[in-house]
Amino acid sequence: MAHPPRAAARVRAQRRSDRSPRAVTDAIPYRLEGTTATGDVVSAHGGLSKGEESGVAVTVAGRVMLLRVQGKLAFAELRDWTGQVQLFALAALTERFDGFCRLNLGDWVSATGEVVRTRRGELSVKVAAWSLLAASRHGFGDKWRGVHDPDLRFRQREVDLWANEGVRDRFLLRSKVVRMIRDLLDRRGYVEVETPVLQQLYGGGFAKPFVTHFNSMHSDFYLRIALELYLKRLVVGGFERVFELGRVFRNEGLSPKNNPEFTMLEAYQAYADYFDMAELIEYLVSGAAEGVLGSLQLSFQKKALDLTPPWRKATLLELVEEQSGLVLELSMGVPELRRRAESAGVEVDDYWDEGKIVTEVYEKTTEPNLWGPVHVMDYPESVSPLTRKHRSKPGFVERITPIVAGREIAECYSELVDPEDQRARFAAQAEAAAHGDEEAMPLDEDFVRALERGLPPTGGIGFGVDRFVMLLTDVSHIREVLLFPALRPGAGREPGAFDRPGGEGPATGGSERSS
RNA sequence: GCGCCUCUAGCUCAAUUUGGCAGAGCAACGGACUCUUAAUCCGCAGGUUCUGGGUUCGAGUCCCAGGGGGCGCACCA
Repeated sequence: MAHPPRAAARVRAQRRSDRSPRAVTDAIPYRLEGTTATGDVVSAHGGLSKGEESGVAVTVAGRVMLLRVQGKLAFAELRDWTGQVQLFALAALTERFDGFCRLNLGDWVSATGEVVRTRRGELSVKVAAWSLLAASRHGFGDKWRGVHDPDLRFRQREVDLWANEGVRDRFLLRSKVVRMIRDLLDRRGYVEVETPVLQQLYGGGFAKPFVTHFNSMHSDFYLRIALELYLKRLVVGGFERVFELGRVFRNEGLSPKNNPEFTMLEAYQAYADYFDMAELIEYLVSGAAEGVLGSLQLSFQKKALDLTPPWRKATLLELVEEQSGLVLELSMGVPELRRRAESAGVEVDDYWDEGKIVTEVYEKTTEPNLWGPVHVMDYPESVSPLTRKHRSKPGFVERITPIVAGREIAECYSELVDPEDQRARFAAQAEAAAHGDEEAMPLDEDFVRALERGLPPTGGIGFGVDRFVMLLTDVSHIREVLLFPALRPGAGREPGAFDRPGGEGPATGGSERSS
């Protein structure tokens, strides 16, 4: 045997066999009814004074996170997803009292009894009857410090959710945010749809795709990198307000802000332009923040943030000048723009055009200094192949990037509706690809044909849900808002700390913050 | 992909600047205890110091290679 069982594990396994695992399993109920959430127990009986008995019996269920046995009394902390309440067991009252005292930390139990407040003031369920619902054979980390090993926290998130305070609440909040976004869009008459994840051609954004193989078609397929093209085809099909909230996949590295699969919201509205869509972002961001946090005044990473609409609007070139002092105009031409860019320390590749240079200067010198909220307006055409030309500024397109807390949390567009123009943009992308741009967008003939049938004036948004949740929960790493973030392969397949044959751990609940 | 850091008991961490018997708290296990709150007290156990080589009388510690993890850069929402 590669890993001899630890003595503690042996002892524990022996103890379990003494309890006759089969008998225990047979005794576990198939369902519970009439349980009361611990949070409801607290809110209904929080007014009891020390030593007072409510006269009300409840059944609660959850995981035993702490156990304090004191002779003929025992106290356990029972946690469920609404909170926790103390179980108060007495040898004189509680059935199978010895068994109760031998519960392992981490075991699931249900307990029935009167709600009381103990003499020392702890709201408790005075246990008359109880059942084991599930035995925990592995631990939940140090009861005070929880679990800090990142490998354990993210690969075995079920441990993290119990062991580290705040983790579960963050994901409950994420769920509320997503529900709130759907609700806000519904109130404005948007219809939710689902479009293909597996695609023969990818498009709608700049990114390297994941490739997979469709066996019966003898053909490689791509995982979508954006939702855009299908949604716009639906506008052509008469869906005047449409959105999709779904996962997209980009073949990029991991970082505190990037996960290769992430949740994106895209919404398209007929007869709207990019100003309307910027307002939609303000509506969603402020509405969701108000809805889940109850306030528009946030603090993110110790810096204040006021989400109250309307937000400041400024053009990209105005912001570049404001932040770097560089005055740039597309009409200056490549040589002059290159000279000015390099004077600011921005390296310029040979094949870049005016738009790419200006955008690069913005990203290097200006964007890192923006905090926001601010709508960055009017990007050069060459970097936005699906966006409609600016109504009055040659060389620009109608695109707004809202920056909130220094992050791009969305994109807003007046969508390109002209099929001829769209073909020309795709041609330019093909040229970029020929120059080695791995993220250039391939021509999508189906999409262009749809435009030829007529796309009305349309506004669109793309919105990064994960980054928005990071903002609302004040975390700096995207892993903290993804239940199962992408990790390097390998270790998860090996026996982990809690997975060794016969491996054993304590069961407990820590309370130290994890982030 | 490149650079830097890191890996010790189930968990969280120690282990004399400069190599000398691998430790603590919690958990676990046995016991005491009728109002505990990270309960307390007594006792007992628990180790392939990530792996493989090397230097040395002697390596958790130094060197080499590999593996896991973290951070930074690059790429991006």
